[in-house]
Amino acid sequence: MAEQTTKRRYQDVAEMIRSELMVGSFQIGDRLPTERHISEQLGVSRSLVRDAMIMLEVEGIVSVRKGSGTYVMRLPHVGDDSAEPQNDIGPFELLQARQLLESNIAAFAATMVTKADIVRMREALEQERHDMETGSGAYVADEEFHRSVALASQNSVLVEAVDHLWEMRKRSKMWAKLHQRIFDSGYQRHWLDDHQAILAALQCRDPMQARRAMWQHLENVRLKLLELSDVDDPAFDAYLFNTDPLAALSSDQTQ
Amino acid sequence: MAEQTTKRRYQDVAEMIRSELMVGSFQIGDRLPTERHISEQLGVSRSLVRDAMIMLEVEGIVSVRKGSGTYVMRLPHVGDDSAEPQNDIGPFELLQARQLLESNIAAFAATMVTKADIVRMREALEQERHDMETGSGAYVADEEFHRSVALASQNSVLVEAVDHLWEMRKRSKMWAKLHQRIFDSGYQRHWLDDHQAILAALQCRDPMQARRAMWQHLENVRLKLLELSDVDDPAFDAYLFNTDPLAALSSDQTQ
DNA sequence: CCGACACATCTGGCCGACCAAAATTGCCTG
DNA sequence: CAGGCAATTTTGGTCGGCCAGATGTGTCGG
Repeated sequence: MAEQTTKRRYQDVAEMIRSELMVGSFQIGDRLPTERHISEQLGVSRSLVRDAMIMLEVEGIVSVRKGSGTYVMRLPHVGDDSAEPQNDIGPFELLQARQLLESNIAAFAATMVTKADIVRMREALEQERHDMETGSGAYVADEEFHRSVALASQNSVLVEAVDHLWEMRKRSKMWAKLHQRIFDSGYQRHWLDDHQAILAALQCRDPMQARRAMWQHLENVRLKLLELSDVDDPAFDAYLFNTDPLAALSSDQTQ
Repeated sequence: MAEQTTKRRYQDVAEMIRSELMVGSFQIGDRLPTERHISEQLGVSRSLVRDAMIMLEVEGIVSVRKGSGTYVMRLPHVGDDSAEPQNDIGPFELLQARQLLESNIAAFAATMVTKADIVRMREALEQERHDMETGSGAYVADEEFHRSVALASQNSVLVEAVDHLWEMRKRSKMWAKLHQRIFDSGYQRHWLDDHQAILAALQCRDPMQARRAMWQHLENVRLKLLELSDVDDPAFDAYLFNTDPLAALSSDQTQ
């Protein structure tokens, strides 16, 4: 544990309530016991129970209604507990998922893309070039480009999925570390060509070429990350993922 | 609004803090003002500020440390407020995304699946059968099965992606409406065979068969939904999606 | 007998005071 | 003068009490 985030008691209370929900004592829509009742049953003050309820409400598990009670909105899954175990997702695990998902989204987008989408992607790419030349962090434009690819699918769920992937990337401490090295090495420049290839494939409305281009781009990212993470930090070992099966899968598809 | 969830003041406070972060006054890692300071600046009690901090902490935006202060973990992005703006995603748009993503996740999972995963899927399927016979809502077990397929990929990001898709599904009012009809018609029984086929493909470690089985399953769901939504409600028209391009894409892959 | 209104009670919302951990300060010691 | 230890201050954590909205209930008028 690097960051000594002191245990918060309300999280324990929330965990107890969650496990009570997982055991199946309550159904969706049920009203669970009052905060006072739970507090005296657990032997803690009501404030803690209230804080736990706020946590569960933000997680979408319960809905609190003043004067009425607290109601179950959805049942928690396993591993839904403790808000940040998935906080530090390994960069290679993340890239593996992105390769699988984004390459197929790109392929699908190639069949749905419109002129406006092409324009949007071109603008994002232009912005990337500009950021690269002026030396400002090309971080934002990179995200914008990948997002514009998803937008070309004309499916908001896919866009949200890509947003979600990007959100996880931002949460990953290890990714931030590796990405900083790539930025220092100035290697990002090479990704512009990758993005250009993806754009070209989409412009030709060629699904297989689009899938291949996106896959290759993320493969390049992976290889570069691998190259930059081998030497000094043994902690990276925990994040190494074998993507060979994915590669085999991808080649299956691209035929 | 059907559910009158009374406004909660701490959400307003959280929103103010979020907007203050979005304006760029703070960087990641900065310590923001003490709860007492914020409370008197906004003219509210410290408890409200504290509750807002709990909310922001669950969202991963800040981290609070007893005796030290509250620190910025990540910057909120637009649309991060008001937990459900895109509340009503069309069922067919959602299914389209699921077909694309879940079929490929299944294919990848087929290359990574372990004995324990097979057991987990088998249990979920058994639970589905049991729920079907006893007449209780087979809702939960259905989700559990799809989730167990993602788990077989050994990639937590993919699991989280599938969770996210199901989360959206639950938020969709239109989906709930259609799903109720399917439940009434007793058609869910046929999905058991689909799930069985998916499980079989994974057991054989056959990626293409797995992709095809998952794709066909969701195609069956789509067709049934289409059949049940044609007549009486013109509002459904807005949710009709042409998945032909997706079908073409899928057949490309399955070769 | 039925509906509507008022009140009693139950429920979560909010508050200010006090508690404990962390950080800071400053004194003491070598 | 430098280092370490202890008192003090700062900061979030916890608590019990009171407030306000929602619900259920009993009574009164039709």
